[in-house]
Amino acid sequence: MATPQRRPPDPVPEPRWLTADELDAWRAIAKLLGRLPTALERQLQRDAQLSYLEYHVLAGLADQPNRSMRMCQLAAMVDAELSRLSHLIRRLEQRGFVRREVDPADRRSTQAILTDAGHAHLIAAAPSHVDRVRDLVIDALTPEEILTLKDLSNRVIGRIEGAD
Amino acid sequence: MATPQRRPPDPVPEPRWLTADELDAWRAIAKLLGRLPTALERQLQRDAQLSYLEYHVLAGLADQPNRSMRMCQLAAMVDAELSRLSHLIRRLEQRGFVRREVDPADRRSTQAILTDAGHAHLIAAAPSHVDRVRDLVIDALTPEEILTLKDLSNRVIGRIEGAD
DNA sequence: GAAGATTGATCACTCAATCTTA
DNA sequence: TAAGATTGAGTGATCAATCTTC
Repeated sequence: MATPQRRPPDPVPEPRWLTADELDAWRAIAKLLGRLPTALERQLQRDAQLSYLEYHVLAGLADQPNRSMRMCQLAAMVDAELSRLSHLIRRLEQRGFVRREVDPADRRSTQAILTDAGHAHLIAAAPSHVDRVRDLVIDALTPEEILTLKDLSNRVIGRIEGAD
Repeated sequence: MATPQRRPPDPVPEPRWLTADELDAWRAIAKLLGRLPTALERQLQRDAQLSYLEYHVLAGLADQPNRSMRMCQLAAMVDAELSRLSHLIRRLEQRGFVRREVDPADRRSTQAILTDAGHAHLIAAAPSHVDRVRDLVIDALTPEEILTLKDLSNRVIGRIEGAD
């Protein structure tokens, strides 16, 4: 319990609340963070029965020379935890889009390999997804603004990565 | 079935793929969309056992003169589907942060009401959350850049809303 | 012991169906 | 019939073990 005596000022400072302008801006940014992923998810789900993450897993594999990648590489590329990726790959495997093989070079590792069916599915899904990204983002802004948005995004990402 | 005759060129055009610069920018933006919400979720979960959405539900109620709102208003404010909100409010009610009452003016409606315990919990959670938003976003950019980011966000949001 | 990967339990979200009141 | 809200079923994500190989 605290003593009844007076004590020096509490070391916990008043938090630096957002100003009205800052709050205004943050609301817009937060709204974007909520809506843009949702809009892309819905498009992919409707047109290709794929989640956003599933699409990028298939796309990441398709970009590799042998259409395969280690699970942990793939997890880093799509920015997902290994556990989540493992569940996801299992479901893609059940649909015939991916298969798994033990990496002979390091038998702890698993290689995820894009099948022909998975590649065909990706090829079919890509145009409408790219169109949507264009519609919602790329064509909504000028090329200079796109560059600016990229720059600002990278600055914030740098903060997030520095805040571990 | 298609006839064996020759036909005019297929009306489906080649999709407008992203240029290298556009792809580069989109990757940075997509990374931000993935990481920033996650970073904020983790902070709130760790420090206040609240999801991002739960926090904003409590905050939205706290801003009302009577600390209450109709479910459908609240859903619109936090940009969530009514079904999701209903499940979420049930959980907050079980924790004692919110209670529900039928709206006497329109007995189809439910009013979600912030309890004293919910208010206290929000007040305790707010400083560290605001600090994190500051650290990651507001203080990472200049005031002009914040304005720019708000503007660009609103332009993309406009596209999303126009694309129904 | 650490790295790579998987598994199972739990919890939240989505979607469709349902119910009540306007 | 439509608006407001809730519910239950199914699916996906998270977190803490666990297992194997280095």
